[in-house]
Amino acid sequence: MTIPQQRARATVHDVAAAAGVSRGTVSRVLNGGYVSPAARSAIEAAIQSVGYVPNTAARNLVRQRTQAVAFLAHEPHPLFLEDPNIGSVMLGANEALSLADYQMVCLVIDSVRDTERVSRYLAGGFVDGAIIVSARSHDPITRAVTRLALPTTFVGHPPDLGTMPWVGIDNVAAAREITTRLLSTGRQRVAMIAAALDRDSGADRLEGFRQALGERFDPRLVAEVPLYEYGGGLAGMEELLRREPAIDGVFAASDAVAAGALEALRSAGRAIPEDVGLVGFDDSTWARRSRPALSTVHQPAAGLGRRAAEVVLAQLRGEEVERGGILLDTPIVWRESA
Amino acid sequence: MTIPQQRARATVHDVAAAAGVSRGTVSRVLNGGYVSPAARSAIEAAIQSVGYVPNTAARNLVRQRTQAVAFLAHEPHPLFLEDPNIGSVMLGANEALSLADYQMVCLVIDSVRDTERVSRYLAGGFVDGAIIVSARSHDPITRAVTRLALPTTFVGHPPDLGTMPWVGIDNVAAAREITTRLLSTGRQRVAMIAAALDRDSGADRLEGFRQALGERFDPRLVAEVPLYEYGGGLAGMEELLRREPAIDGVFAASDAVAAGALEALRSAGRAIPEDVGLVGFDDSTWARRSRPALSTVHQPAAGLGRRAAEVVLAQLRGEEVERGGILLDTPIVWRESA
DNA sequence: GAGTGGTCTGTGAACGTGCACACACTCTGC
DNA sequence: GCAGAGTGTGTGCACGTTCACAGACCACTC
Repeated sequence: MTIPQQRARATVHDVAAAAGVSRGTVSRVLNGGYVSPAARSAIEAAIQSVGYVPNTAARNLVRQRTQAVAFLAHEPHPLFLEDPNIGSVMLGANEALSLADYQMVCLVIDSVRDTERVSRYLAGGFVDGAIIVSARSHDPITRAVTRLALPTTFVGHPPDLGTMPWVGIDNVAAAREITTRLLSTGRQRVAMIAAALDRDSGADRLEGFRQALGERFDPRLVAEVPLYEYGGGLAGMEELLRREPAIDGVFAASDAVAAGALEALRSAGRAIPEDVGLVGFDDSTWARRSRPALSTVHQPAAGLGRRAAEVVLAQLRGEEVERGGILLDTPIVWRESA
Repeated sequence: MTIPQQRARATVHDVAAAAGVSRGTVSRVLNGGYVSPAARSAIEAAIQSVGYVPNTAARNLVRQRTQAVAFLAHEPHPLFLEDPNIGSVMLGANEALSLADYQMVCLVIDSVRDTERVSRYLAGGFVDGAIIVSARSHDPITRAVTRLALPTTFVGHPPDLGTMPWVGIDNVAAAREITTRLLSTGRQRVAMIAAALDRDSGADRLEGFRQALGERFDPRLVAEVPLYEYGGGLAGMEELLRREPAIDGVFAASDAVAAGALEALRSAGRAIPEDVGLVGFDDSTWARRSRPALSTVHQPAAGLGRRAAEVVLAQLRGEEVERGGILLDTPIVWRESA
């Protein structure tokens, strides 16, 4: 006998038979409606004794909704492993959905095969809505949800989002603000390690830095690295120190980059924050873990997830939602590194 | 008009009408069976033109399976944010499930409310099986899957698992092996920073250390810290140096702990690996990121996920699976820190 | 005592599929 | 010409729910 013994699950019919009532009455106990105390207690006892659990597939079929929302993480390889934010976004979304009694189901897309299967999954009526993080431009999934008219909210905003609602932060303003704060500590030669300039977040942070410096902006004091990475920070800082040894302030495009820069500065014999003030971006574990702890911009990751979930829930309630973006606050967290 | 216009989805009836055939023939095109080339192409054209996507709820109802497997992450707060392994486990599982054309749906449990809802979700027939990571003892979810007879595999093994299949690593052997390797570099006073002794992984790693030292084991050279954390490594190492300044080798219970220890050793003016050899456990990003890079035990996180998925798939195929645990190899990765 | 309104219950019809079965047609070989 | 095999197609039922409807019963009130 190789096939595991799977006893047939109890249905609403079994409960009705055991309680001596009809299906309709059982359904009313489950979903509300007039039902006598006697019948109710008989049915509740019957549910217990036969071990009844409603079959959600059948319920979904007739109700045309599933009480579940997808959380889509694209290309998670670098993200899950390196980006400490995505977990927080996910937990924030889960919290808001949970409160509304929705089940969050997280789907990861890691290959072309996944893209197709996830499209089918979304189209198949498994979920009532979706939250999508880290979508790329011309993402087939974006097309799929558009075609399906599936209530969706994005976290971050790829350029071809159209009128889809999204939640994000104002990278320009946040970068401008922390740079200004760094300047206010009296630094004279302030540099930036810019990263991921091909993404809007990367480009925007550089723009904010430029705005804060105004007239004093010097392109020689900007090092560019491809990714938000420790290694990039290390290399970028070494490059900057070669170009201008008198640097006394650095804005790194992320905390990971800042951690790399810190290592380079330390190797070069610079004291932080005495010789050089250093600030990051994200308020991730990198920032708290560093010695000295990093001054940084708090990225409200959990809030982004929570807010995205709320926008999806609003759509599900049939409410009109603001098309376009919602920007969340990014408070500055001042610690020891500047 | 507040309710978004959701055009009715096309059903198999619409396709049949458009193609001038019956439902049955459409179903055969979708699921295999005899169908003439003429009918087939007419139906395929009709599917395109009406934009038909099968309703999975209805399909699941009649097929009694969903082609989806749950990935359950319990208490993700510390895990998702701190543990770099869980993401890899998840990606490994996704890879194996994807290959078998199963959809992985990840569910996070973050509160009592979540526990109940997830139990309902699992019971509701949304998934055919489950992979559970980081389950605790007396976990209500463990009870739920047992009662449901849902094909399940655990990653790691809480003590009350019963006959449930699980996948894990041999912490005792791995710890013994890396300690032996460390001793073979000629170290005389080898200490351990043990962590999470309330979990079997933590206790097992200490036991492996003890076995490797044999007669030379000295309880004074074991510092105990509560969690696999950077902070714990820092404090534990400081404590050990106070007890025995002549330490020349350290086995830290995880890479994060080792990173903390590294910081403490550096502050105390010890050169790594010249004065003190240091080894960790996990082969996480911590290990590669550290300066010097850590020698450590490779935890086959993706392999654990993959293997767990395979065991679930085997159960789904009705195969008899080995009750009890499957242990994966944990090769030693020798880098610069010892 | 008939009408009225509220409370409670059972029944039938969906929801959109897949599958078993029955049937129709064509071809082969005798 | 006819049985039998092989190929292609349509129909009815089942899956387990929810929901609308109809109806039964029980006070009340006029």
